[in-house]
Amino acid sequence: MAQSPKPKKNSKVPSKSTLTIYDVATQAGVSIASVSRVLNGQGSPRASTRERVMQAVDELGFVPDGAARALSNGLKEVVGVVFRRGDETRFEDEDESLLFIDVINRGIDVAAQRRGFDVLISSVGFSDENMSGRIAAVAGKADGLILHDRMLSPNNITRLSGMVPVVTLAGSPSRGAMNVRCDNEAGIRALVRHLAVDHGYTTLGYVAGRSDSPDNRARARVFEAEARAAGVEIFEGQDWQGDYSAAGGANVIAALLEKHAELPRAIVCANDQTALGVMHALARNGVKVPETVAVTGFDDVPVARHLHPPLTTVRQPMLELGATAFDVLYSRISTGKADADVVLPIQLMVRQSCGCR
Amino acid sequence: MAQSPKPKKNSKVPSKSTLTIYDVATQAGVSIASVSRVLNGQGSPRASTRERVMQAVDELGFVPDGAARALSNGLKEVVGVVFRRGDETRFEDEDESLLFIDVINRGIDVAAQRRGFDVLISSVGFSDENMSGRIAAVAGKADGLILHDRMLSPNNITRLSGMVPVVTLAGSPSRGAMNVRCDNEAGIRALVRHLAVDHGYTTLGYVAGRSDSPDNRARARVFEAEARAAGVEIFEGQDWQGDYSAAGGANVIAALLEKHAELPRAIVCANDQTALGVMHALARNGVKVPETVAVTGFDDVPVARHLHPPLTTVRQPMLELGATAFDVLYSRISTGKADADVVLPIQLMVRQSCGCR
DNA sequence: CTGAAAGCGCTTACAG
DNA sequence: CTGAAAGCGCTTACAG
Repeated sequence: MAQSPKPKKNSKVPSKSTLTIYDVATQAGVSIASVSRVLNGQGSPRASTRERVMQAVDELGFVPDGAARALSNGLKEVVGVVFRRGDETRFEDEDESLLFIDVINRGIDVAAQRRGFDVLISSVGFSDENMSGRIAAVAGKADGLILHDRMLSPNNITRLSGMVPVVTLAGSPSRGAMNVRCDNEAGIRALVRHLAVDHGYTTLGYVAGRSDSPDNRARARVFEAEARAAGVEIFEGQDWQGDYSAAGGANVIAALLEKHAELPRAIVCANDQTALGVMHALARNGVKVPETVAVTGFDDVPVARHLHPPLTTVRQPMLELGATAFDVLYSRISTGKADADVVLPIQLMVRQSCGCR
Repeated sequence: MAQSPKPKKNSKVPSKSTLTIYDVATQAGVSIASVSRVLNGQGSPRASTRERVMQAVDELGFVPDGAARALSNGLKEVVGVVFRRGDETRFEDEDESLLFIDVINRGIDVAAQRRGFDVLISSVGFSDENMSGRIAAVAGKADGLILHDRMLSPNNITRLSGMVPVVTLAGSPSRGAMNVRCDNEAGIRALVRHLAVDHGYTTLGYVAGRSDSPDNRARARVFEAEARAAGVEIFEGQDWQGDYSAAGGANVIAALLEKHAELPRAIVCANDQTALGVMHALARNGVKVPETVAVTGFDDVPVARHLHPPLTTVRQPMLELGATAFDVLYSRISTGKADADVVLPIQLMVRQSCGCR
């Protein structure tokens, strides 16, 4: 062997101008077809071919262009996820609202990784005009879409699902789209029974979430049915309309107290955020929780157990919710068929805000 | 006019087989070039042309393919974000670790939306072999990359940045890549002074984060310097090595207590997670916080203010951190240049775990 | 096993 | 203002 190290023939600095498979082919002295095969593990390239290609890829720092692959393959290996971002953040704890959606997104991500997919996140502002336009843009960049709750009307969802596979995370399925959700019914039922039967409370109120949310509607419906069945007095009406936010929950209580309305013995909230606001407002006005009024939530966001008192709530399997949404979508993308409506079980988390302990 | 509604000529059900710009062109009776111009607002198409195209798009439910656009344009309008996902979740509160990264990602997302970009999320497992391979895959699907802390060695970052624009969110910049970070120095300095000067504590310990984290190294360095400058006794050594997790922090305390080691008057933790674990472990062993030992964190995750006692910590502007990372990357993508190292200011959040109040 | 060539669905000069 | 055509960077039958 010569004493000087074998000079790299042709080795050029990875120029800023995009490097293509042609550059690799030239450097390796093979055709672009061979480069592609080596890179994708297709066919059975000769060992020497493989090596030369790999070395060229390494020397040049080549990364295949995803857009070109997608175009050629008909598969982007990307799922789009669309959700609303709350614009208003008046309550300090509102940051928490991040959690619910983010945890689900984590679940999606984990499941996606298993299949070599990545997750394309796109939030839309609450007051965003042109919602459909923004969603269409995401649809174009992905193989399928996962829509969080309350993103689109059932009609628009049906329409969208004619263009691209869609999974919704919502209270109820829409025609055309697949759906994954938690067992709202079982959750509220367990909660109301715990309050009415175990604790023997005889008056109950329900602070609603956004009225256009299927989840909220389902919860409200079951709340009424169960409470009625238990022979409990229900406090209701538009004074009890919240909006899933802590501020919304606090406002309901503040207004009620202001007009010296009587409070029920226990308040069931549409979600944990709302419960958080309700508890704050109660405490601020000297109403003891749970001694005077018990409060419960729904979701079991991480902060729930840190509240004073720790919040009794219904745990949704959020990671699993996300993972399942991806799996359903994936099976639809790859096999063409998938379940249309998946319901995941929930779990009652009894802590202290209901009066236990 | 005839009495029956004008029949839609040619209108077919949006077939599952992909709809292309050719279908739209046919339906509208124009060329694909015109369709493209109308869709992208290029040139000045005649009003009638525009209308026919829009109608065809609407009738067919056409969504342009993002991969094809990207290939043709040389712009995907996608930024990739890569981060580690903790595999182990022993501590119940560990879910919180979601927050730090997720909040930053939200910031990225918001800034991206402003430019019509979407965010491609890709988490990698802690023990994931083939980290570079996974990252390369994301790089191929995006116009640029944002890397969370501790994703890659400085050398690998430099190498990667030769292939695609890279912004790191790290304790210190790497050659080739741009970097955005918080002012660790100012944060720790404020904290140590508060403890040593305002409270007059004479012994301090620092529970470290992962030793390969630039953020951690920066914080440890400043801690030492400031503590020394204040004439305070420092408790250190490998007994004080945490790993950014609550469990890690708890273990440090448990081990220390087990060997009956003396504890310092105040413990500065590398991050809030660690502080959370430290406080749990202290409480479990009957050590009062802050009466016997004060504890501080770093980050100000939302749960920090809900701990008992509320955690004194350093707030990083996480949303802004993310937004800035995107902006820097975007300006690099579109103009070719951008700042190489951006440092964002922090804020000392004095609550009660330090002994105040 | 390997290479030449067509094709994926767009955008954009270039003529008209 | 509009259309025909080239080209973006890959993958994959199809021949050899």
